[in-house]
Amino acid sequence: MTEATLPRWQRKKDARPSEILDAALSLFVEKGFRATKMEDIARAANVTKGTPYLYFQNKEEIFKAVIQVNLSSRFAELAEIERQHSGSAAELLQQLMFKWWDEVGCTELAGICKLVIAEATNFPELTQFYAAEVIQPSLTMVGRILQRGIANGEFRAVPIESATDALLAPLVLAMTWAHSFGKVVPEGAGYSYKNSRHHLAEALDLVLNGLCVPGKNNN
Amino acid sequence: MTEATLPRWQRKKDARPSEILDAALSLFVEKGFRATKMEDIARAANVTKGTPYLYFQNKEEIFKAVIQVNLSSRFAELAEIERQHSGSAAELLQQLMFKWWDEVGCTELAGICKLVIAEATNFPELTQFYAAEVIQPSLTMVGRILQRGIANGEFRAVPIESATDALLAPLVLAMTWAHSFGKVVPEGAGYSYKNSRHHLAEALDLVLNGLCVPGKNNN
Amino acid sequence: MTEATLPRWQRKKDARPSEILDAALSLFVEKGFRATKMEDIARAANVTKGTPYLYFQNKEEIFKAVIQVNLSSRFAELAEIERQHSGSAAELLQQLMFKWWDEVGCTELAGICKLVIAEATNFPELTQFYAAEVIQPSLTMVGRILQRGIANGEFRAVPIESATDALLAPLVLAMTWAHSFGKVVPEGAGYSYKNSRHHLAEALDLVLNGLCVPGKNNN
Amino acid sequence: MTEATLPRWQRKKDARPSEILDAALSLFVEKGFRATKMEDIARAANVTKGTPYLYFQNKEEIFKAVIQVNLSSRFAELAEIERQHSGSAAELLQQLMFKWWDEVGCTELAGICKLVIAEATNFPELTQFYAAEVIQPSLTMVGRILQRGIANGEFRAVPIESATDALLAPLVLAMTWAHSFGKVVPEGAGYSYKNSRHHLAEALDLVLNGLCVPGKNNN
DNA sequence: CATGAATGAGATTTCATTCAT
DNA sequence: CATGAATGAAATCTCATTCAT
Repeated sequence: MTEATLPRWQRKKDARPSEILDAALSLFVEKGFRATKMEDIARAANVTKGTPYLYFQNKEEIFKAVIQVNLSSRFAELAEIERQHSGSAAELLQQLMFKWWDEVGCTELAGICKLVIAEATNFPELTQFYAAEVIQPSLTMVGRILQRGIANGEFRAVPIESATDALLAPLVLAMTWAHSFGKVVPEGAGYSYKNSRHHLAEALDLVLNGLCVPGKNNN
Repeated sequence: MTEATLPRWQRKKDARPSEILDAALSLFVEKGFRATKMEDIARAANVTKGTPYLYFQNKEEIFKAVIQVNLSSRFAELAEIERQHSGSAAELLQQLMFKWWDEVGCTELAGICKLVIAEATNFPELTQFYAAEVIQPSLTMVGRILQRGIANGEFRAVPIESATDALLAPLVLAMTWAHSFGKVVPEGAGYSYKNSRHHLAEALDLVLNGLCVPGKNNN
Repeated sequence: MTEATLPRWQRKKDARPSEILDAALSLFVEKGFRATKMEDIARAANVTKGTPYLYFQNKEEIFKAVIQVNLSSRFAELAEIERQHSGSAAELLQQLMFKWWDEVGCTELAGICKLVIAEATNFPELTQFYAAEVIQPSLTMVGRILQRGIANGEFRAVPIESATDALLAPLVLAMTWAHSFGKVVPEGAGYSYKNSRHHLAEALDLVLNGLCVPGKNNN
Repeated sequence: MTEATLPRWQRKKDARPSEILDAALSLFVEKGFRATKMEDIARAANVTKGTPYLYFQNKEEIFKAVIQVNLSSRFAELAEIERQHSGSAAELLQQLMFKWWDEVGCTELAGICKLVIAEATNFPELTQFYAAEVIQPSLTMVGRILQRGIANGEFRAVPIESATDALLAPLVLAMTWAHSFGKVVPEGAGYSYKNSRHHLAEALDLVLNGLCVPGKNNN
């Protein structure tokens, strides 16, 4: 894949645009799309009010660019890990899940997930983009791994889609809630996200346990 | 009475509040809180701009009322079912989950969940209200049932919080996404919510399977 | 003067209208014309929102009626006192001034003065009425008394208008400020209206002293 | 540059605030605070609706600024005149009074006085500000001069507060009424403010005459 | 006569966007 | 390229007034 074929939003080499997008990301995640003022974005990027308009047509375009820049790139790497993996499917699922958690889930980037959910119906085009670039690859990859696990006798012959859902739901929820309830109800009404990584590991274990062929515990 | 003599307005003091809340629910779910204009709510409720203010102090109060009326009330009933149940814990979990799905999850009401997630940081007071009225009771109830299942030897001694999370996450996610991605990407990028109830049942089975003591299938 | 020739606003014998006007007076004096809501007037008069409109065309008409009812009547009585007075001009001025102070100046009615000043340019018609019914008679009467005092050697031959002004200004100011600054800065920035009556007496003495023929102190 | 190419707006950062305050002053004096619309102020200042908000937080702040800019500043100068004065107290009082009249009393600025009286109870904070910045200094200064006049045998030993009141009341009243009745009843019901300066001089003379020690005419 | 639910014009304020400098 | 003053559409909320009951 050459430089020339990289998508438009990755080609900007100037620092300005990405400073603006970084500022926008933080503010969008913190306040939501509507409540974030262009002037705040500009100020957070150390430029003045008019400058963002030199790089982006309007606030919507910034929103799109923020999501495009921050998420699309990560799937090639995950796919590479999947290709090179030689151990059990369960191990691979755990490895990928934790990698995603550490690089996205427990960072500001997780807020994008909340953002997209919140604004999905206001930005259909973007939502489709996100579905194609993030959701689709995730589901496909996990489905593929499950299939392999079933094929090699590691997992029971469960319905792929439902199992994928059961596996990913805790992760997605943890990411989403950390940026909604987590900000407001820190001790989460009896449900703590303080130790989310550990917590997530346990939920994953549980589901993997349900997946595994009885008597053949791969965990 | 001809069209020309139709009264400019009709007095319906008792009906108004719920008409307004119904209108608000649909619009909030569709567009989000900020993007929903008071005048739209009014028009959707067949009244004029000022009328909602006769019944609610402002838009936020309408938001709160929407949640109170539609969700808070349901938990007493769920608790009653729990109290009267005499079968297995797994059965109870399934029964409650499907009841919730049928009455909330697969209806417009599920959109409230998305709404709260989306607006959480903008309305901390409301988020706390939702956490106390909806999330807390759910988590407590599921936790209690799990505990009982472990106590009577039906389930393995898993960590309660993580298991609760694993059980509820698919439900919450299904509700949330139906009102974000579901509206925009109907065929869900390879992940269909078309048959959500069936789908949910399978995910639940899977997790319950992971919970159960090997050799003792209670489903 | 027969009943039939009484001005329109005094002919209403029902209690309702005057209850409404009393309520309106208090509220207008307290909050000003614009800030007083029709509903507040209604509530203060123990009727409902629509009732004032059965008696008055709109808020402006209530404002007019409030002023007409409360002030016009008092001048006949003052004129009668003037006619029957046989002592010195200075004594008469003092007597009238205190009578006005005790019946109007130190009561809620004084607030009308502030009201008219505040709304004068918004209600020219009313202002003209007030000028004709209240200001004009006052000035004429005081001028007449001064003239008499000069004629009988009690006062120096001062310009009538300026002397009238000097005599009445402290009274008017006391009335006005009691309903503006007096409400907000009770201790009046070094200038106390607590003992306004005493205070007023002294200011009047001072001006009368300036009026009197030297060597002939009538006070 | 033809009419057609006139810029939609002009940048005048430094000039704007005072243009806005000037426009606001005229409108406030003419219509009162509540009745003056922000859009009117903007239009009178040749800007659009939003521009005043670039310089002032809201209408109240404009009100405050109008008073600060136009009145607060003048007292230092008056105090300086007082300090440098070496003649009689009566002369000083006349000089100050006429200076104030010429610079404030007979100009649009006098309308501020009416304004504050009218809106006092609606803006307690502002009223306190005005009391501290305008009323208090005036009263103190006049009181000080009276005291000096009494000390050096020029005036009789009258009560300071009442004498201050008698001296200032005609001035304040002239300022106030010029912007209420004066606008509506130009010939003032037999009481003309046409020659206010002359008129005021006479009233002042009268009061000073009442103040002076008999046989010792300092005027 | 009286009520009070409903109307709808109107006012304040916000903020994405423009464009002269 | 960058600035930031200015624009003006839009949104919330108020309240005088109306009129079916």
